[in-house]
Amino acid sequence: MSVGWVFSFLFSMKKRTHNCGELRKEAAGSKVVLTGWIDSVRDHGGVLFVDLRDREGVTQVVVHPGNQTIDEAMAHFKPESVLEVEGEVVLREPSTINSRMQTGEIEVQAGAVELLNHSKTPPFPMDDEKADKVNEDLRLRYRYMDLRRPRNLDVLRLRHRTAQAVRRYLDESGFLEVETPSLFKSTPEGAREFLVPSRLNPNEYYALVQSPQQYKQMLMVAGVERYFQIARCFRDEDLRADRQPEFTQIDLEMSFIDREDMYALVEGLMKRVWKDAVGADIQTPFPRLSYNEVMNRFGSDKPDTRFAMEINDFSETFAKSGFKVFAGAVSSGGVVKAINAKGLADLTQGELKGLEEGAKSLGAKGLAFIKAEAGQWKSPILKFLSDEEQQALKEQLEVEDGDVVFFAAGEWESACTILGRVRLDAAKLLEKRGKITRDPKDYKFLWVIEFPLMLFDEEAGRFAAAHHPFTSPVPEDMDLLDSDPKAVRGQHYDLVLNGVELGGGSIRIHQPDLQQKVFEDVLSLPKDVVQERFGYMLEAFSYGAPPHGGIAFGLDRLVAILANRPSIRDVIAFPKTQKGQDLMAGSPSPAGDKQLRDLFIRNVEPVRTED
RNA sequence: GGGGUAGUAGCUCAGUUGGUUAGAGCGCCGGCCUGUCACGCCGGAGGCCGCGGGUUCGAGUCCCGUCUAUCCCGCCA
Repeated sequence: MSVGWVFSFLFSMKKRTHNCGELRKEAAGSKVVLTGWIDSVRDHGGVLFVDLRDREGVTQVVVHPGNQTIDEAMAHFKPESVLEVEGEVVLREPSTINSRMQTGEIEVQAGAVELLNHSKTPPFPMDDEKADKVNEDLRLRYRYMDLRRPRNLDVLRLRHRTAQAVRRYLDESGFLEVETPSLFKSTPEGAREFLVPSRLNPNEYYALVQSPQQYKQMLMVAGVERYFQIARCFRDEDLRADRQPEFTQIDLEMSFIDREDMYALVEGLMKRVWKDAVGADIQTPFPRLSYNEVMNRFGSDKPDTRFAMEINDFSETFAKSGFKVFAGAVSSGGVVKAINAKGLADLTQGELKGLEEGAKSLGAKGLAFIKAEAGQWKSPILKFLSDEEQQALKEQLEVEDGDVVFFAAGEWESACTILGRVRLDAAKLLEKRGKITRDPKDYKFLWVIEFPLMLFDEEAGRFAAAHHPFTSPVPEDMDLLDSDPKAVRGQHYDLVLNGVELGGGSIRIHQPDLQQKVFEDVLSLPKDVVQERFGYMLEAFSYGAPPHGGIAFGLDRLVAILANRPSIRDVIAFPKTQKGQDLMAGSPSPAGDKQLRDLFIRNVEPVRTED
């Protein structure tokens, strides 16, 4: 490719007059210049059609025979090459109108064409139906090609609209957008971090922020009053469909507010986002359910409430049962719970096994069930159940022919969680049979509130913060901090949508003595560790910290739901694989000796030792 | 770290109980075609069956290991 060629190309490029999605019959007769990618070529030997595609749409370009230069040039044009077309908009013959195309009433008769750049044959088909099935690793390696498909460009557009809606709404609500550092201090509590060596400070390290939590609280102390940020966060944990090593949060914090203010603000934010991004009207206010209630009814702290199938409690019923497994669970302080999968009695052996596996993965020893079929109950445990017990089940769970009842017995949280899993797995099976539906556009928001402030960490043998150590206890429970920490509820709230945790936050502790007490007395962190890690916060709080609270949302999850995509990889421009690699750019990759020397780092044999 | 699924042509897949020369559709290359829009028709090229071992007279097929992707558990707000 000579320099001369490049220059002639630069000088010959014309200004585009329209995009490929906007021409309508009213434009007939006008001269236009279109630029874009060749979507397809249909060569009839004489007349030749090119579908030209850009960000906004597709327009058919027609080349009639006789124009020798164009004829010869076009013969070598391939899909995905970049083309400039100068021509006249003409109405199509009525019989050739394509009603599936927005621009289908017209076409552009080419007067001159210019190949702006040639494309190799794409590594996979660009047609949506086929491309969606192509191995994801190949599509990630050629991410720029995959994104070029209108279906994927639309997701980027949706994400943009979402971010803009957030910015507009929060701006109107008096928030300041403030950027905070990505290079932060290592805080080994919580998620594993990415460490960044400091060249200027040998053998010292930054950590990439897991979230701007501490910075945003400092902004409150600084008097910003209302802060938000669309912030990149980093966590070096194992990946999932809804987890990437770097992800984006809509992060916000407010001073002089209580929980009610937060609920109202966030409900308004969601209303605006849904309206602006997908044109949907959602109902507010959102229902509020306590942690205890969602666990009891749905067996999850992020319940999908688009379908009922609720869990019932039968601890009373089975307290003195002849079935020792159930009676024993109750007598040792646990519970017996059951759920009716309506209409699932026709489940196969394999499906039953699958449900049991799911239950076992959460610690169940097995999965007791009763099938109601042809007026009869069938179950391996039926012989242990008295008539009264069976009657109680039948009435409370409204058991009819064709239903299956599943049981879990044991410690409260564990029994709930197990049936929560069974509930979701059974829902999948029922949905396959068309007996229930989970419409992705049926947006069931809810708040989960009154979480326990602490959970006992069996491994560490001490209490750990359920959310994070900055969450303020609810005022009524303040006295319990010393006597019964487990019973203390936090001023924490999670926003849940269709079984997905969209975000969570809390009213924070702003009193230095209370914060210190939580660190040292409740969470049992050594004094020197508290000082080293959080000393600056305690000090900051002692200079007049305002009461404050905040929340953060996973933007990736939010957009994935709006776009109805199964993985957040689909809504991130350049996502990483499950091993955290960028297959397009090829990161991570080894560093050179000089780089390592500058950073005071030495490579070691990659042998993992168990700790 | 553990469990599941997948890996055969550029792409998506088929490939029988282990048995001739591993197939199809799309794409690609060449030719024909003046109204297509998934254009059509004719012809052609294209294979380390993920990789490494093993069993066998013989392996795409069976066994072991390994790599990659993905889903889940652990982990993670």
